[in-house]
Amino acid sequence: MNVECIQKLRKGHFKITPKRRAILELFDKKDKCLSPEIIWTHLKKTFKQSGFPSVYRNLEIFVKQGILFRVERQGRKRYYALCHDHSGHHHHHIICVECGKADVFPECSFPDIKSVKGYKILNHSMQINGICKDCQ
Amino acid sequence: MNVECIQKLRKGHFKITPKRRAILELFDKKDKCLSPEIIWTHLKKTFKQSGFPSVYRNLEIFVKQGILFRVERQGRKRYYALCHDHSGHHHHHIICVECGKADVFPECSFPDIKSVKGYKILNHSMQINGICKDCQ
DNA sequence: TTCATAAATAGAAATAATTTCTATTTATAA
DNA sequence: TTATAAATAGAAATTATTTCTATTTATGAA
Repeated sequence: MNVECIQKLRKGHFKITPKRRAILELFDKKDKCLSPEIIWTHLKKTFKQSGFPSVYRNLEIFVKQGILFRVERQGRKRYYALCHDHSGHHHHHIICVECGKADVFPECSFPDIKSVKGYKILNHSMQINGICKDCQ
Repeated sequence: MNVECIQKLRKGHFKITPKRRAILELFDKKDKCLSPEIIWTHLKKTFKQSGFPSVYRNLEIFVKQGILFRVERQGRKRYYALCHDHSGHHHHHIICVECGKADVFPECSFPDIKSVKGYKILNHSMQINGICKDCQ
């Protein structure tokens, strides 16, 4: 688990536990988005004892702290991927639809307006889908 | 059910059934995004007999035909809303986080590039969240 | 209008993802 | 070293969604 992740967790007064380390190290190693089930299966190898609820809760904590983000994919399962931005600036991500690899999309061209059609604009979410170098 | 919806269904050789009419009329009447459960509850009033699977399947057919689109909201439930664009042009939507009302967002500023960071860009999805006139 | 046919449907049951709950354990700050 | 809040396991509950099969129905052709 790298320094940035530790800082992001400490900022929210979250503890650095062995399982949290293991989850983030798995993301580092795999370098792609992962489902709760895949993570849990992996944790079982190292920890024999490990529960689903911890995985789910930790994933959401990681999102809250800006360590992971949620990826939309086909099917019912959730996916999460590492966010490689540590600047804290607004940004989006591009995802490989084949392998699930994710990277920061380097710009956001959303117009600088506060309202449209009577709506007050609060925020926007975006996902760019593509095919990564290795999968092309 | 308006002419555009009928055309969009006919284009895919889908039948115009009473329940499909009822679902789309509900969307017209409510003017906001709806969950499968809400739709099913409403259908039960008029049809006594009506099953969940039909609702789910029809919602996906409507999306496929460009009549509805999926809305991302908090929680586990799916939501769908009417797409008011009949031009067939690329566009996005703005959603009221309070009441679920949805409108076409009039422009897309996504850059005209084919690739980024080694990814071949396939498509992008976007949702703008806001607060509509009535909810402000 | 009638009929043949593919499409649509209900209803029950299965599936499977996610969440809740409680007792126990553990990381961390004092 | 210790007190404490946070994290966890494991089982059970919840609930959204899908599958399956027999029946019904919209629609195009005769």
